[in-house]
Formats: sequence, C-alpha cells, structure tokens
Amino acid sequence: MSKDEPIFPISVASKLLGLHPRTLRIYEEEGLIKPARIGQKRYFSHNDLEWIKCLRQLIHEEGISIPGIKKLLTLSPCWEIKNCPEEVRAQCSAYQDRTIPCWQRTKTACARRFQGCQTCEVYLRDIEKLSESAEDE
DNA sequence: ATTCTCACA
DNA sequence: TGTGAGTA
Repeated sequence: MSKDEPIFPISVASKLLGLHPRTLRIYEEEGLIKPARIGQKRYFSHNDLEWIKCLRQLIHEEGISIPGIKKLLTLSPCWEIKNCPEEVRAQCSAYQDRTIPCWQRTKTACARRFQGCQTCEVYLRDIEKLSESAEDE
C-alpha cells in the first residue's frame, strides 16, 4: 500500500480533510494539487492528503494566499528544499527543465515532496525569505 | 449513488 | 467558499 496510490475519491478525501469538495477542485485548478485522474474522476493518495494538510496550514495559520503559495513554491524548487544531491537532480525532470515548477509535477522524484509533512517546516522557513525579498500578490 | 463542470447567491 | 442545476 504505497502512499502514492490514488485510492480516495473526492467525497472521502474532502470528508477526511473536513473540506468542501469544491475547495479541493479549486486547489487543483490552481495547480496546487495533482490528484490522479481515472476517466473524469479524481482520486487522492495518502500523500496528496498530507500535502493538502500542508496547504491548509499555510493558508489559514500562516495566512498565505493561493498566489502566494504558488510563488513560494516557484521560488523554492523541491530539489533545493530537499537538498537533493547531484545524483538525484541529474535524473529529476523538474531540475532538467526549470521552466516548469516542480510542484506541477507528480511523476518525478519530486513527488517525494509529498511524503510526510516534515516539508511544512521547510516551507514555513521559506516564508520568511518570501516576506523579506518579495512583495505580495 | 457519485462525480463533473459551470454559474451565482 | 458553498450550492444548485444538469450531465455522464
């Protein structure tokens, strides 16, 4: 039972997260999440849920806007956040093609960003960089 | 029974 | 964000 297996339909995912299904769809539209698609239906993996929890924390407790989060993630690519060694970066499609932010990818090594919420700490740390160097949007 | 998209209170 | 309409 891999943490990446898309097994939760939007109904149970939204219930587990205490969010309106609409909210999840909006997050997807914004490109913050990439639930698997089987036909037209969305399926969320355990990792998706963890990542969404991170988003909720950023949005509510930290008051970061959706655009702000997108900017944050664009400014802090996952290989930097995770301090990926060169060997890993070399085979990471997101690193090879920097034009597409890694958070818009799922089928790469970057997907590991979704594993566990320790990443939240890193993002929270990056928020400080954001506030001092960038201006809001 | 469920989910999807779209439009709007 | 939440709801309802009309589908598939």
